[in-house]
Amino acid sequence: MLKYQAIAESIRKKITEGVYKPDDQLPKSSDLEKTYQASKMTVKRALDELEADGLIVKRRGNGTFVKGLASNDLNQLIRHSRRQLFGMSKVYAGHKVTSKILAFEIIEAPNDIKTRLRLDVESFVYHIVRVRYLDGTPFSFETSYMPIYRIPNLKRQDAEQSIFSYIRNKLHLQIQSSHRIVRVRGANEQEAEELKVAPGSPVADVRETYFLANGVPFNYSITTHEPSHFALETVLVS
Amino acid sequence: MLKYQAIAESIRKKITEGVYKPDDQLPKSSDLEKTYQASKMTVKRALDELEADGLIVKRRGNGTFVKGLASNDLNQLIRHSRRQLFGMSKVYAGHKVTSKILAFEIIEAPNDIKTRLRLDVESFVYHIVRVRYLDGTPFSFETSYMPIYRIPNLKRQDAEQSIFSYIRNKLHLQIQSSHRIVRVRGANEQEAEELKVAPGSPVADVRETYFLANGVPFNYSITTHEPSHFALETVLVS
DNA sequence: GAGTGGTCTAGACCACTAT
DNA sequence: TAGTGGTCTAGACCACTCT
Repeated sequence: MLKYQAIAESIRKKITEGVYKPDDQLPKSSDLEKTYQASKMTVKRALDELEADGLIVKRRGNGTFVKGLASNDLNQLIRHSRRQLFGMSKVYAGHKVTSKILAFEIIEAPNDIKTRLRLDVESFVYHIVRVRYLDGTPFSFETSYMPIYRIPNLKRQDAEQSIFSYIRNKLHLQIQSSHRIVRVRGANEQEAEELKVAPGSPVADVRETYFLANGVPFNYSITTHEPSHFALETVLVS
Repeated sequence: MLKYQAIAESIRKKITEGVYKPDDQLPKSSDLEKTYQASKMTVKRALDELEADGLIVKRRGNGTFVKGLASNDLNQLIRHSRRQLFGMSKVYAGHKVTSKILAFEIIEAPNDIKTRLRLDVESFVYHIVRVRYLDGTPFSFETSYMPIYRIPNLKRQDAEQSIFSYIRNKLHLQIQSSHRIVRVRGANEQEAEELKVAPGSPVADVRETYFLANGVPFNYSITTHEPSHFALETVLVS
């Protein structure tokens, strides 16, 4: 573990264990430098992490303080941290996530998908439609498109499990980032039937483009979430 | 403007103007250091910004590349950048945002609000209910609670404009951060009437706690958004 | 092995806040 | 004016990727 991460972890732990309480002032940087035998930049970087996580507040010329968070909110932050992950397996650890495949085919990419995935000549994509279940209850309806030449040899069986696991563990590709837009709308007939809700009833509409470590988009998906299984938490700083 | 910001701006501009195109490799760090007469750390920091904004991808041992973004998505990113702001005035620049006040009163804080805002003895809060309009069309229904001793002298008139402007410009307080959770549900009777949608029809439910520069929470709000005026964009990295 | 980005340091100097 | 955090540097050394 890197030094700045270790320092961040150590301080985070002190906050979660109540050694540093809400509104408390942390030791000043120069003291932290001595405590952790680290340079100014390294301590600063550790504190930057904690600030982005929403745990502390820094005030130039004044000091660094634990944020005045309600204990519930603090626990929430600890559990999820800032490092949001890709795929469901981590998020729903301890629960059983399964899938029903409604479509698994290779098609010529529709024009909007071509644009989004920056495809020109080699424009065949997997077209996969899945309903995903948490402990047997449907929670999302997902349509996704992936270029076959970037994600070779994907099998129906992989889609039944986790597509992201296949990409990471079998293809040894790394997922670098995703760009996401969340909206709200009424469920259409098919979504309603599969998610077991009424047509027109509220669902979250999430459209997401995923990128590999080399910066290439490899997946565009439209996911409809059943409301009771959907919540999106974010911390905005400065 | 700080040096690392200036460097980030300069490179961002080259990306948006197409000098660096999707999938292009950027000059290596050491070249950027010479170009901008900056140290390694400063250049790194500039590139970190661009990576968090979703514009570039860095690959250790390999190089730094422009992300393979569709041109639409790129424009989107430029417009919003990462620096999401607080309050509506910036987001809806060029449009007219008005409010109808449904409630403006001072009450003893309900228990859950006491907890969220960490109030104990001095627990009187403003209780403000507003409908907000964009060019005359209702787009959100907002209930918010603010401790009177942290936000003194707020008038009904301020709530008709922007509460955030009052806090920033008249009280000279700085808003440091907000913690937000977004869900989806059906509109209740009152929301439906005010937002001019059918009861039970889809709305976004956003619950948000705002913090001042000193780390103290000063506002808890529940905002219901009419779907056509709601979209939440995020970039997740690594 | 050559080339890339990442971490970390020690210290100079700057910017802001309180008193 | 004293005390806090922020920026920036020059350079040592590390970690990873490609050929």
